Amino acid sequence: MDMPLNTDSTIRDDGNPGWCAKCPARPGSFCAAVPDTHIETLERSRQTLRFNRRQMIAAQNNRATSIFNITSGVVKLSRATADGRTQIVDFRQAGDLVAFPESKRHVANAEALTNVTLCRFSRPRLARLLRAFPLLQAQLLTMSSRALTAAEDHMVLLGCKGARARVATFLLRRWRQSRRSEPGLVESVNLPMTRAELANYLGLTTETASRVMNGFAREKIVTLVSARTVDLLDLKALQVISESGR
Amino acid sequence: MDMPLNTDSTIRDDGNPGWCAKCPARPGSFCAAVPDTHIETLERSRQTLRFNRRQMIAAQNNRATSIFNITSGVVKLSRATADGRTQIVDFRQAGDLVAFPESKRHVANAEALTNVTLCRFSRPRLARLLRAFPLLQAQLLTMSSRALTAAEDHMVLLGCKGARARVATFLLRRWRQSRRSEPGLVESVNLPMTRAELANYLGLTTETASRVMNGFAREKIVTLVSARTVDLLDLKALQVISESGR
DNA sequence: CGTGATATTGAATTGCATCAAGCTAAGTGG
DNA sequence: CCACTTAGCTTGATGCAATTCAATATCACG
Repeated sequence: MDMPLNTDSTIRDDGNPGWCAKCPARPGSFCAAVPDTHIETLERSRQTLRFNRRQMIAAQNNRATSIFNITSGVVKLSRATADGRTQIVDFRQAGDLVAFPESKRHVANAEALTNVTLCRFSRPRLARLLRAFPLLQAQLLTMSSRALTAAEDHMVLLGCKGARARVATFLLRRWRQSRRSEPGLVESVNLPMTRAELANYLGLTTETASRVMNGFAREKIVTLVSARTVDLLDLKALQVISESGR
Repeated sequence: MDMPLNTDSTIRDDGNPGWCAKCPARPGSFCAAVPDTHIETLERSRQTLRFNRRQMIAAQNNRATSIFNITSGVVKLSRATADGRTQIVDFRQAGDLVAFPESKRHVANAEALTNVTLCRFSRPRLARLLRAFPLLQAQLLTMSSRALTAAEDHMVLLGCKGARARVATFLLRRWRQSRRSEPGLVESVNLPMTRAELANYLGLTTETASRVMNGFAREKIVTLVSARTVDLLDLKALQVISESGR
């Protein structure tokens, strides 16, 4: 019943000890709930997967036989609609889970937007981990709740903001996220997705997204360094625009 | 720091034993994870709250000192935006939680759209329950994941459907839900929210929502029995419309 | 029966989509 | 290394769906 994913990942099951201990994604992620003292148990339950840009990681409706914790890169989650269109529902990155372990099948497609490394936990191993470390259960709930809150934020964006506010909000969100991970390069924002993907995520067309971005550039609110890099010149202005309606 | 809720609920702390055992909302809800054999423990942790139509149940940003499990009625969850607008993010009903126990503060306003009864669990009591019945933890995760999936569904609706598709989708969703709870009255759907609320939830204006509904009525797809009741005459047509784009 | 809240309907406006070219940059293979 | 190709991005012109503004109709409730 499952559609095979023709693009296979490199499975590097490196028994490399000490990997988790120095994993930069661990704090604030799923595995943070496993105490350092039992880190070897965590490592034994885990498998490293690498995907190249544009490889599929999981397909909607396929059996979810494992859960994936992102350790680097950006993953696009999208859903197919009944009439063949597609809606991007989230971009996930280091520390995020690709899917939550509750549904037997994937509810979305997951695609690598950059080169991506993940930790894979098979269901049986995950179950054993959850039994061994009950805090993990709570951690999963926390992450799920956070994702729900983020989804609601996005519903607000889609439900009551205009094109300029949507793009401004998006740029600011990305900026805040990148600040956390790389505190240098203050005003520079990286966009691993195409304009079409950005637009789709924001409920706009490519053309509108492009026009808004270039509009911001003309107004000296941002500089379009390249298609994938934007410098934010006027955060205050972006903030104001992001809070406006349609 | 918290805004006081001027509209207080009737707290009927009925020690009424056997309440949970015959609670119609229990199957499929939060408390389903407590085994029947320990139902008295569940009852002792619980408090019944009643709210009248239009009473506030919880306010955004206020401390979330407890969690609420809806046992009857419909609750509207909405968020205030920075510029004073509002976006309704969900309508919840019997068996749903009003908020998940992970955040210290409410991320949305909760308002009763009908008379509502809830079970309140204070944080300490909830914590004790979770310790006593680890399955509850898993149940919470399941419910949170389901809510996330529903939120993503709604993002699809907001991101890539036109007004007619949005309304059709909404009517069908409500119909399916009501079928579950009251399997008589096949084609009748109850809308406890105003047109303005319905429209807001769907990312439309009152006028557009009204026009679409009356359009459906003119096309003999539905009958507007009253402002709060709609008969679905042509489910097939609604299905087709709900799957169309803009 | 009146009064305010909620719904409907109509006309005018507009923000975004759509359609249609060009343009740019990243590959690809000779 | 350079021509060729193609995917991705930008820009312009036009159309339309949904909003906005405005007025009336209907409902719910004291």
